[in-house]
Amino acid sequence: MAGPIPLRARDRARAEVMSELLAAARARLESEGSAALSLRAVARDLGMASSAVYRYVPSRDALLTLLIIEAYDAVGEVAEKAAGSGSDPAQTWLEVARAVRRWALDQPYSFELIYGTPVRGYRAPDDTVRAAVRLWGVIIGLLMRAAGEGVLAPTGPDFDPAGRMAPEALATAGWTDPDEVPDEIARIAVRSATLFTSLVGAISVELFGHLHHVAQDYARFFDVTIATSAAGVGLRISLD
Amino acid sequence: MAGPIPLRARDRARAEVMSELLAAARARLESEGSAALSLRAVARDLGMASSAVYRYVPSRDALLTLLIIEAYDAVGEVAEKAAGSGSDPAQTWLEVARAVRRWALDQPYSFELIYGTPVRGYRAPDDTVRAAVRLWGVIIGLLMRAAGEGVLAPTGPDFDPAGRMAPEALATAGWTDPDEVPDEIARIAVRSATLFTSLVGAISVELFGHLHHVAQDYARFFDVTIATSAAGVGLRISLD
DNA sequence: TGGGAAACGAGAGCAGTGCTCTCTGCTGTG
DNA sequence: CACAGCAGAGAGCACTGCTCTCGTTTCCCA
Repeated sequence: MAGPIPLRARDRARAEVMSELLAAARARLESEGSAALSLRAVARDLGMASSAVYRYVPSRDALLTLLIIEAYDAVGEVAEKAAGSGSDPAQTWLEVARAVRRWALDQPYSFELIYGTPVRGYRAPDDTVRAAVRLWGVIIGLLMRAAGEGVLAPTGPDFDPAGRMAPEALATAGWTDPDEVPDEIARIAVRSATLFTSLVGAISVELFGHLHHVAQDYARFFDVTIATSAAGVGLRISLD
Repeated sequence: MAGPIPLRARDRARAEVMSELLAAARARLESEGSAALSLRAVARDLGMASSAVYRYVPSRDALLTLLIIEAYDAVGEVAEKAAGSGSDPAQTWLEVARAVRRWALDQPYSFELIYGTPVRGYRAPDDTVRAAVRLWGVIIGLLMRAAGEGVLAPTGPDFDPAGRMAPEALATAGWTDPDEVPDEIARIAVRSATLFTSLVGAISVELFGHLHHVAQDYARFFDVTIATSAAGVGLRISLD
């Protein structure tokens, strides 16, 4: 295993151009959305020929993929930070949800990029999975902590968890044999998706305009949606 | 008020071309998605010059808008049909959700068109609102019936409904003065959004690939998500 | 029964896109 | 110091949405 190869001048130049490229692309994404993100425009912003960009990025979709990973990481970090401070799992979940919503409102096009319609011809490469998983980690962590503290009281229906979770997901959590996972744990894992869904759903619905003429105070409306779903999962959030 | 003007030959021809145009556009939408829907391609399918299409549709976005209305109406009809047959409101909601999911899986691009990332530069014209409201109508109807039958027992948190709903929405339901709406009704209206969100969210999350490597049996996973959220709203769905 | 206006369709053209290919310099290394 | 490899530029292809112009057809009304 050789140590890190010293960066020669050319490599440093390359890394620098690459980061300028990403910065320019991110700027255009935030201001105009992914559909309007054109490789040629980014090249113009950098003062280089469009063909030169292809030395750094194999295609427009690949550039978008890099931005997708950045966005997953950003939202994951926001969630982790919001989860770190709280004590009561239920109220902490509300804080996490609020933080993610705020992030989404601040950079709507980044949210769209990852949770909206997938980019045509795009197939999530493994790089994105690692980043995408961070938000799930926060949710599962909260639920496990709540279960450990004995404050998890789901009001949703009971169900047989067998065959609902993908084995890979359970393997990630440490259970190699899906049959060995206690039903209680498996049920929590399945229910965690309800939190994830309500979060992504509530933000999408608001951001994509489906609450237009329906809700008035969007922030408080959001809180109700999150808290109502969370009750089914077992987290009792109190509002107001 | 003059009666319907008799359709002259030219009008009939125009209507026919228009419907062929829509059919061709729908076909391309279903097979390749909205991003790849090109007006020129549709024109080629019809054997006409691309410029001629502009006699019928002012722009590509306007053509998409027509397809959006169609999609809203289709999903609304699916929901209404599914709601019509059931008796128990809770189980009926599960059936409605399942029916909408099935519709979305059958025509994913239509679902994306209305509930995914909005088309750039698109601002919902009033025509779409009427169609978009149909699904909301089904949800509110179910909740009102449940409340009337006394089987609505929300486990989600209590909250002050004031200022959360948009006055327009309450006006549509018959209350001209927002202050006159009973709190109980207003709370139901706010909570109805949780059902809407869980439905749209659960389908989006599945369709857009966020359950890849997470869920195994997607249909049963979906049921849990819907039922768990519904418990918070007050509909007790039993699974299995 | 004409004549004129409106509608229709075709074609060329503009500005933009993603992407490829070729050509020219510059860089780093044996 | 020479040579391989790399960065960048530019032209070009096929495609897009959209506009403008030009004949042709259709309809309505005098």
